[in-house]
Amino acid sequence: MNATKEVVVRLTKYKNVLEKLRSLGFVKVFSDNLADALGVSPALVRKDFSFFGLSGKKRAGYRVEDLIAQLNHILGVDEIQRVIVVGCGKIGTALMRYRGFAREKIRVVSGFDVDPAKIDANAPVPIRDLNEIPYIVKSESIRVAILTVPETVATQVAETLIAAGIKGILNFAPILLKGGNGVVVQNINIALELENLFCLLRFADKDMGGESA
Amino acid sequence: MNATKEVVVRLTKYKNVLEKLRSLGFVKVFSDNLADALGVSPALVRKDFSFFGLSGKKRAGYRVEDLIAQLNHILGVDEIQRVIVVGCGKIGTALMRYRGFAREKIRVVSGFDVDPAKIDANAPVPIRDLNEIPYIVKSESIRVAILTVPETVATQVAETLIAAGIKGILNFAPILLKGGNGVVVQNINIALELENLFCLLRFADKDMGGESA
DNA sequence: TAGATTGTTAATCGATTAACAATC
DNA sequence: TAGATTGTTAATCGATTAACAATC
Repeated sequence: MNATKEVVVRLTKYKNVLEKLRSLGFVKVFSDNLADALGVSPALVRKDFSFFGLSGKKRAGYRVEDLIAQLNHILGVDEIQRVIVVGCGKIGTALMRYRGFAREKIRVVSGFDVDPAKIDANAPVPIRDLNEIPYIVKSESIRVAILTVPETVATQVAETLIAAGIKGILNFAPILLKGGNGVVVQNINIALELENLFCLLRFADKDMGGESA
Repeated sequence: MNATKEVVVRLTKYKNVLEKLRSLGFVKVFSDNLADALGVSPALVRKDFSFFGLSGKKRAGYRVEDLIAQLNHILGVDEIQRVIVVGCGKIGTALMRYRGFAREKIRVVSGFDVDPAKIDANAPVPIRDLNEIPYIVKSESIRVAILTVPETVATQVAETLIAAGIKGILNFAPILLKGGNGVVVQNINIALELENLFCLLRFADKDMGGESA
């Protein structure tokens, strides 16, 4: 087994569940409990843990506090994660001020846009010209960018980002950017997600003589 | 094989590629071509197509125009898809005016919020009180909602939506909503996606003595 | 001790691919 | 005809689960 996207996603889910357990006063937890919470088998939980060197005690399970600490370390959530937002349209601007980021120790260092009217280097989160990307990425050691530019320029701007040294892109442009060569791309296509939702509903209608879950 | 989420996602990708081919003047296409474009095997393309009753001609491949028309029908993109946005904070507001939706024939019928200051029934996309959800959902026959309320109330509002007759939820609240019982939930957790991106990068750093893709 | 839970090996399952007969 | 491509069946692959020895 290697660190696929799915395993990483599960690790994060374990962590969230564990934090809730901790707030309820739980001290230890069994693979069974976590398996139920995630809807997977206990064997998979143990396998994931053993792969990352998280060990428990036979009969006594895993210590909640230890697991959280170690998961935080593995997931790298100990340090503050710094990102830039490229494209300050509606969604870009919303993300620059998104509260969900603060909670997860994600900090937006700067926004970037082509529109001179939007540029404001003194704002709480400054907005700079696209030209300044290479300089800021280098001087601030930024590794990850959120890409919220229009579709038409997305590919080109992505290339600029990669050339500037960006290693991870969270892409909101409705285009399938490809990673590779040391660059990881995560595509979020909101319209597509909605379409798929409609489509799944349509199939559910057809198939169903009454399913449940 | 049944209509899993993955198959639906592939269908949408086929459609996108086909539209590009059409704009280049292509008339027919082989399973080989589409397979290359999506990074899967030709066999899978043919299997997907045959599952949905899309047939080609041996030796002559598939007709681009026909495939697009049939995919549009299967995916239900023929008609305009109508949704509501529940929670008009930063992200909700951005989505209410998101241009990517218009292109995909998705129309936001109404927003909803608890804050009286935000309510404006005469706006281009009206914003109404949460109380009006059941009425609007019924009178406008809405089946899908975008959920952009704060985490603390997300579960509760989701229940309201389901009680009102909503069958599909695109959830942006950082909580794992569960579907089932005829309701389909698609979770988009932006902070989580970013975290996973950082995490994947970290592993890439460790593993790598120089991979590529 | 008897009972319960971990860590790991072997079995299973589902999705994808290879291969090939049918046929244009 | 010979060659190429579909549609489908059998094989493969990877991820998940079942099962169990080790042991607390």
